[in-house]
Amino acid sequence: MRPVFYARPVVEVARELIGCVVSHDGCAGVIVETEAYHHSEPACHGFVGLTERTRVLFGPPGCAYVYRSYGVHACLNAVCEPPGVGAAVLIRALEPVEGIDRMRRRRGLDRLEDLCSGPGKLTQALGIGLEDNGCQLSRGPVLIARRPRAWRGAQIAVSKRIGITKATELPWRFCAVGSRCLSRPAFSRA
DNA sequence: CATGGGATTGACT
DNA sequence: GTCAATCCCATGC
Repeated sequence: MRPVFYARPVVEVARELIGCVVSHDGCAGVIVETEAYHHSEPACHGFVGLTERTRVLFGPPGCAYVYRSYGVHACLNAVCEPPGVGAAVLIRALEPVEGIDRMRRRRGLDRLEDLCSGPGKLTQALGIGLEDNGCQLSRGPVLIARRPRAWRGAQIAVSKRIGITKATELPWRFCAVGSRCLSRPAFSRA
């Protein structure tokens, strides 16, 4: 989608990204799990303000913010809100739709539900790395495209975010209800 | 310049 | 359920 799609409140974008399609290097998957992060709350990297690490996070909406997690994994985010606001949507899980054999090779696993059911898993499956940090999601190499019609009516669950120690009370996680490719099951709904 | 911690995963008990 | 791997960077001395 164009940058204007992302230039809105990050929680709104996080919800609307469910059902959209991420693609990179011949592989693609439908987004089934997201989380919103905003510099006003301490779980966000941007909470400490603008630094070299968070430069992309505070930059123009519609760019990819890719960071290393636990020194091991890469995580993919879509930068949101106007420039100067540190906000992004963490892409937490996909349902594979294209390039599945390539994903299997990259992951060293067979089962469809194991390929992209976590933020570190999906970047590995799609071959997304730190070198993609800052790229425009409307131009690539990492792309996010509009929701296919079949996903327009998907029911969405809302819950607290996962794997963080601060601001854990915010209901900023969104999941496609019934998907078998979530990083963890969805509970509440809305 | 040294240190500590993290938006995770996979292997093992 | 527990735990190591592994590295970037913010922080503090």
